Amino acid sequence: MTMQTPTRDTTASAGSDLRCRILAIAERLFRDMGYRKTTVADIASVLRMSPGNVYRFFPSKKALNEAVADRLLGDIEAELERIVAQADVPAAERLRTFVAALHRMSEQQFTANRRMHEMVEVAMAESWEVIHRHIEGVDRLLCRLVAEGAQSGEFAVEDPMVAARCVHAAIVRFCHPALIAQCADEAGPTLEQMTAFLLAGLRAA
Amino acid sequence: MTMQTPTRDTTASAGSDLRCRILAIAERLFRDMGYRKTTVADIASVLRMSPGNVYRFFPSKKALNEAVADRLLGDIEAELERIVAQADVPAAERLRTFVAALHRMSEQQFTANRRMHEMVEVAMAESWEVIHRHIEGVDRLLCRLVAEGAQSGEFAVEDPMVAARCVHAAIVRFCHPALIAQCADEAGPTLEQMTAFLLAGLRAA
DNA sequence: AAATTGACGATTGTTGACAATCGTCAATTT
DNA sequence: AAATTGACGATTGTCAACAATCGTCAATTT
Repeated sequence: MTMQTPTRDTTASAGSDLRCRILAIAERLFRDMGYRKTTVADIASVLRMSPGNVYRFFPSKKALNEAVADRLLGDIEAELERIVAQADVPAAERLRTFVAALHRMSEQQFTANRRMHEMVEVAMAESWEVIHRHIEGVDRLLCRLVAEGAQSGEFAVEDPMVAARCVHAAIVRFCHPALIAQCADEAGPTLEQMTAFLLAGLRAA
Repeated sequence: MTMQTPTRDTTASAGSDLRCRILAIAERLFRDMGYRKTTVADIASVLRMSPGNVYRFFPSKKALNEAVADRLLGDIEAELERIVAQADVPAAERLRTFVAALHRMSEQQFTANRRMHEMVEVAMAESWEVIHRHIEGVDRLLCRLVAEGAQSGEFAVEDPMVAARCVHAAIVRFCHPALIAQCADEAGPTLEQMTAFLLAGLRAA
């Protein structure tokens, strides 16, 4: 998500700073009292400003939700990118770490708090664009990882992007909020078994 | 689901027959007017009987839903079993057919009609046991298929059940009602690409 | 006696009036 | 003039009285 300053400021970061502070408060309140229960009046009052003034920075409450979700998902992608960037580590091990991290963060962020789950639910229902970008972001990172593994001879894949999308689709059970909750006490492969299985596929394609 | 005759009948199939007729009507009405909109009184009136009499055969409306869902899922499993049973066909090709059939039937039955989707939704919310049995059933069939492939030398897997569960988890995107709907217009691997990827994994594990 | 009924209490969905929230904007402050 | 305000219409959520449905059971029919 591009950080768009609505108006030009005398101070370089004044508007942007306020925007960030609104975002931070929104995130905290969404966490603590849930998305629906927090009103933009609540957010404004914490910052000692009028409710209407929030709308100078965010065109709607939905936009606030999207910005918060974007930050959370961005954090995940940032950590995943850090993993992919370790060029000295074998691709297979990076993939293991990647998948484990994606699972861990998805679980903690989406399933742990019921409040958080509500936020994600709303975002998936009425702001799929944010989710879509995140999916594509993870796809891109996975593609890089697979392509590097292919170049180093670790993996044998024809189309890295297709392979990446296969891997991503295969582990959806460990990333998707609804599935994490639903399959919690369901007989299924462990993440380790699944990763090993996928690595075998990557090595042999 | 075991077909339990509530009382002993003079005629061998009288009670069982009525049970089946109730079930058939219930399925039709659930299809046509949705699960919530059809009352047990509706079902009873089609059969010219009192609403209370339905409860001699099904302890609750929920039980009706479970029985209907069980039949639908049972039909799917029956077709899948037919595919697995073709011992003369190579396991790889059987797996391709298996996955394609599972996808096609899931899509048609769950996503096509909105009425049907409601029924499945209710079942997943308050009768997970039915879903759980179906998942395990598919797992068992997949396990047989993988094991046979392993015995014939087509596949190289350590634990057929683990491999089967991995395959099943990997294609959840193509079977799960919510995901079929959600990922409809999402960039993802095609079923064929996914199947090819999984087959590579099975051959090389 | 077994099967069936239909009325009934308990629970669950629906309606409609009311309250809260969203998002706008002319007026005010800095 | 730019930033901020707070009141306001329009939309959305809440709650309570009401209606419908679920599931039971004593009475009735076969």
